Amino acid sequence: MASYSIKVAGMKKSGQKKTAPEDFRSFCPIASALDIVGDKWTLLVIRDLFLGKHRYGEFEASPEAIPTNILAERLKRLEAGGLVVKEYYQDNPPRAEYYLTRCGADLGPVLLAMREWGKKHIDGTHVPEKFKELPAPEIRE
Amino acid sequence: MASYSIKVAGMKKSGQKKTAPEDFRSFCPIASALDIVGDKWTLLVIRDLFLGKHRYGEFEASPEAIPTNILAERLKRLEAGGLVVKEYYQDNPPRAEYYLTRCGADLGPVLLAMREWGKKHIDGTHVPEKFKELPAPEIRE
DNA sequence: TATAGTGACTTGCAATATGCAAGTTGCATG
DNA sequence: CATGCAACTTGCATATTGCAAGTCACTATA
Repeated sequence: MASYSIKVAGMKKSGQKKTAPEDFRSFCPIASALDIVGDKWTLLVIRDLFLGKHRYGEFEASPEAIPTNILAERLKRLEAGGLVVKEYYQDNPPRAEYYLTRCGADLGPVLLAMREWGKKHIDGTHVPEKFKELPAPEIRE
Repeated sequence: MASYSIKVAGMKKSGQKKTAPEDFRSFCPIASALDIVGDKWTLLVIRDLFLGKHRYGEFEASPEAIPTNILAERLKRLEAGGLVVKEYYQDNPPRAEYYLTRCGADLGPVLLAMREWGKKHIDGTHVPEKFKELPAPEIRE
């Protein structure tokens, strides 16, 4: 307890990288990772990016039916956290595609481990033939 | 969409195993896994069990300071889901220890993958020397 | 005997997050 | 001119999280 640094008032300079344990719950890399991807939806968006989806509408169309306001918020957070980049392919009306960065793509092993666990321990789950091998995602930035 | 089974009124017989996609969001094993461990705290409790913690007070004492009502609720859910078993070592007052089942212990690769990701991408995180190798947990039931 | 402490919770309530539905904007298409 | 569409935003209801305090059955100390 005593060893934890004290939180100072005022905002981080924008673009400054977040650091444990000021911005996260502890020094533990697992706890800190969960502060970023520890919710019901974030890793599903990452999954979709691995599956080659890049547009808002494609994420919305996934069978889990993510609420649209949550999708918008998650995409912003992922971009702010540097796991994803947004690329405009058209200005008016603005249309963008989202791509994994190296940082986001490095979550691949987490997804694979979860997939194995789910397949083994939850009846009724399965992965489509074409995704038996997680495709290597297209990485940007 | 049409292929999803219809939800029938009435409860599952108690003890009946949950099955995708009736009890989960989709057939996807990742999505279903996230329905169980997709939150800020559940995997931290599992982590503590891997680190050899077994009692309520030990989980509470972790640096992330889990709120006590959430800890109680998570332990119940993990037990109900068969990831953890509760063993009483004393009747009055009731005192118990929690242990991973094979099912819970199979989340080891998920924790390891998250740990690697956190170490690589979040500044300031580190794992204590003694936990460089995740200890094989004691498994019950 | 009285007082305090401990472990493992439960309860009440405020703050935050999630989820649903509907609305918005700037085109493209019929 | 009327729809439709993609990519969001907004409003509001419900659910989850988080803090603090309380409970209960002992055990230890004075």
